Order: sequence, then structure tokens, then C-alpha cells
Amino acid sequence: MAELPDKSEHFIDWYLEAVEVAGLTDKRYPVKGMNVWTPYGFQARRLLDGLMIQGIEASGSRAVEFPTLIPQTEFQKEKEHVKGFDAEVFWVTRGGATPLDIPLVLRPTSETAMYPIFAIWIRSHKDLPLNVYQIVNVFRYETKTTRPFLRIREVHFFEEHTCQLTDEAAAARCRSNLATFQGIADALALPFVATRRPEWDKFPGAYYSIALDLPVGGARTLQVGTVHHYRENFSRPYEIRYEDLRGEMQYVHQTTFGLSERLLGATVAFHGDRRGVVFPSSIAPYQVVIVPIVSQNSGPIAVDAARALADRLRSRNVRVYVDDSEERPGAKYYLWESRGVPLRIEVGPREAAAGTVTAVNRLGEKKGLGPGSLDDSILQALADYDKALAARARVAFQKSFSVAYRLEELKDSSTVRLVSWCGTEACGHQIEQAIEGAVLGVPEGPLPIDPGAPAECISCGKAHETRWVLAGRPL
RNA sequence: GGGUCUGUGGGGUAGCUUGGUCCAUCCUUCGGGGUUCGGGACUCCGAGACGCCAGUUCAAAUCUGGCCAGACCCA
Repeated sequence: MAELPDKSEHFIDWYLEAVEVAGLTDKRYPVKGMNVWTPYGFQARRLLDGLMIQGIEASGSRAVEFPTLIPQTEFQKEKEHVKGFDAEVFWVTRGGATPLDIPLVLRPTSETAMYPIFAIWIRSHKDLPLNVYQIVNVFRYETKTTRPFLRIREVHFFEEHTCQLTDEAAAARCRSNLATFQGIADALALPFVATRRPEWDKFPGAYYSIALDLPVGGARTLQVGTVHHYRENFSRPYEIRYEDLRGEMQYVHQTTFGLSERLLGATVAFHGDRRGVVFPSSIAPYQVVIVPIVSQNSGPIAVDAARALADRLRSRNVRVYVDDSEERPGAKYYLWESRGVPLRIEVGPREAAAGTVTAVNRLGEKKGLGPGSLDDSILQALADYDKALAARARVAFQKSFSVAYRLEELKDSSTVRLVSWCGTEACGHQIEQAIEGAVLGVPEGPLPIDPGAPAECISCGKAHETRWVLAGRPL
């Protein structure tokens, strides 16, 4: 087996192979864009779900689950929304041989499934805010080339939907969601930028959309999440109203927050290297793999030591696997490296006798541990690994942005670009054409790099009321 | 949406133009044996595929049609 393709030169080839060798999905399922989750990949996904659940519930949201099928009549109530999704929904038109009176849509997202029910649930201002989320599969008839975790037709989707009393409360919920996402991203050691998407690229039906993007090498970016402020755009057609203190009916202000297994793809894409996947310990299916080194004459001492150590680590909630298969040690090292295991522990016969081990983390740092407080040292090594991974990620992140002052500079961008923009759609499209990508949007909060005050618009040269905007090439 | 092309064991391929020693080949994968074992071992035995359905033919991986799946290019 050779090394993976060069990540910076052939990113997509590298990505596909990294996912393949790690065994996260089986792409042989005979429907385009629908892959099988393997036990290893599913475990990573479940851990990722756990991060989302923990984060969102800490911010006062509760889990619900709505049905998969949506009647066409409900689906069509918000005009922009239908227009945005019409081309990519799967339809259910028959029950057995009987044509359905009202065709059903396989949800591409759940606004139109939830909101008729929200209208029933919400009567009074006392019913607000309503903060609920669900983690379910949604379906989109993707026509472009599909890629595991990144562009798929059956999406494992996290969606929070909230109803708020006021516009300001909804904006506050959006900010709260960004803080929640920050926590999730931190756990994954993924730096990101939040930008307000330009008008022409916001979610169909939204008042505004804040997208969460990751730079993944060159000018490439990966959108891993969105927070939308809907204002009353949905509550009016779906008649979600409450009676306020004065006894008047008011429409609720709504928000949504969406994430998916793209975050898993992003973790692979961002941290991975020539040997394959690199997992942060938060979602690593195995945080520690122990490889006992056995030779013909040494007997079971190394395996016994490995198993005893594994039991002790498990009792401290470490996910650990003892690889006592018949493979040679070298083959095991490569295998577990490609699968992204944060920490490998080697135990040879002599070490077993002495109560020591050799620890090698996924960043290649190697050291001997023990005999004193061995278990603590291993936990410490795991924590150190996560810190080192995050530090490495921050460095890569800093290098992923640069300022461009002229449209011609955009063509050969080797980073995501920060450009000054007048805010008009015409100039926005000029920028998109020049970079052969997209205007991501105006950053929310601090910029990844400090470019000073905005200059004149990179496209039309207008000097007043310009702002910095990020442009890149979304995957 | 329009066009071009592709489909051969688990993965990657040759063969197809001109139908016939092709129970197809190489690299791997899987099962079993032996020698090994601190960075991708060697060796022996064995298993496993011509996308699906029709048609043409003495004979189809190869030709024809339909279907399914996928890739690339353009709008």
C-alpha cells in the first residue's frame, strides 16, 4: 500500500482515499449519494451527534422528532422556500399501486413539517420561546457528483427550530447558536469563520443566513453549518401566532440552526494527512490502541499487560482497543494511523515486565511512559495530543487567509481571500467570477486576519461604505 | 436540463475495433497451513467477477436494443 495522493495538489482524490482507507463508510450501495455507515464510521458519527446534543441542550433546546414525509400542500406554503428546494426533492407519489391524492415530499429539511404543528402548540406568549431540535435523515436529490459526508442525497441532519417573541430575541438565539457551535468546533479542534451570506445565497425563505465555513486548503472552503433568522417569513404563511400581554395576536420570529455529518467530513478534510484520517479524541471511535509486541519466546506477558492496561483505562472512560491480531506490528501501526487513532501504546515483553510502555500519538510524537502513574500519564498524553492538534489547526487556519486588492489577484488564489466590497450584487458576482468561486459573506465577529480599514471596492472602485468580505471556492 | 463516456472477483485493471484455447491476467482482498513478529513479511494451498434483462449467433465479456448505476464537460 502506498501513501495517499498529495493533499494540497489533489485534494479530492486524497479525501476520497482517506475516507476509504479509514473504513468510515461503504460507498458501494447502489444509489448515488447514499452510503452505508460502517461500525467504525457510525461510532464516530454517534460521538459527533453527542457533541451536538450536549451543546444544544445546554442552551435550552429539547429533542423532538417529526415525520419524514410532508404533504405537498404544506410544503408549498412559503414561496421562496419551495422555489429553493423544488428541484431537489424526492417525491412519494404512490401508496402501493394507488396514486396519492396529495403527493408527499421526503423532507429536504423540516420547516414545512414542523410549522403547521408549531401553529397548534403556540397560543400564548407563555409558550415562548419554543426551542426544539431533531437529528434525523433528510433527502436531497443532488445532481452533481456526490462525495461521502460532503455532498450526499441522504443527509444525517441536525436541525434546531425555534420560535421567539421578538426579532431581537431571534437574533439573540442566533448568537447563542454561534456560541454553541464554537463549543462543538473547539471539541473537534476545528477553527472556522462565521459569515453573513450575501442576499443571493441565503437560505430560501430566510431573512438572513449566517454560514459556518472551514478553510480546507488553497482557496477551498467547506460549509459545515448555518444559522438562519427567518423573522416572520414562515410564521405568516403557517400562521404561528401568540397572544401578547395586551391580548393582541403577534407572529413569532423564528430561527434555525443546521449541522450534519459534513462536520465529520470537515474533520477528515481539515486534520487529515498523508497517512489518512486524524481524529481529535472527542470523536475518535478508539482514543487509544494498544499494540502488544509478541515474539515467539516471550510468552503472553505483553498481551496480558496490554489487556490489563486496557481494562484500567476503560474504567476511566477511555475508548481503547487492544490489537492482538496476527498482523506484524508495522502493519498495525499503519492501519490505526490511517483510521485516525489519537494515541498508540506499544507494549513489548521487556516493557511489560518493567511496567512501562511506548506512546506514539497521531502527530508522530513518541515517548516512553511509566512505570510510575502510568495510567495518568496516558490520560495526560491524550490531553496533550488534543492541545497539540488544536495548536496545529490554528497555525493552518491563520495561513488560510490573505487580502486581495485587485480582481486579477483572485484568479490564482492559494488561500481564501478577504476583499473590500461595496455591497452590490453586481460587484459580488464580479468577485465570484474572478475567484471562480463564491462570495462567502461578511464575517460576523473578528476577522481571521486583521486587514485594517476597508479599502475601495475591489470591483467598481467605490470608496464609501465598503466592507471586508470573504471569497473562496466552496467544495 | 443538454452533451460525451464508462460499467470485468472486495479494490484496481487487460481483453472488446475483427465474436471462438478466455474454466481470462496482474496487483490486492478473503479462508487455511508453515516460517516469522519493536514500522506495511515470506511462502504454499484454496475461494472469488464479465452491471441487469432481452435479442442476434453453432458460439457473446466482445455485436444490437432497453434498463440500472456511475464519471466528465457545458448551461
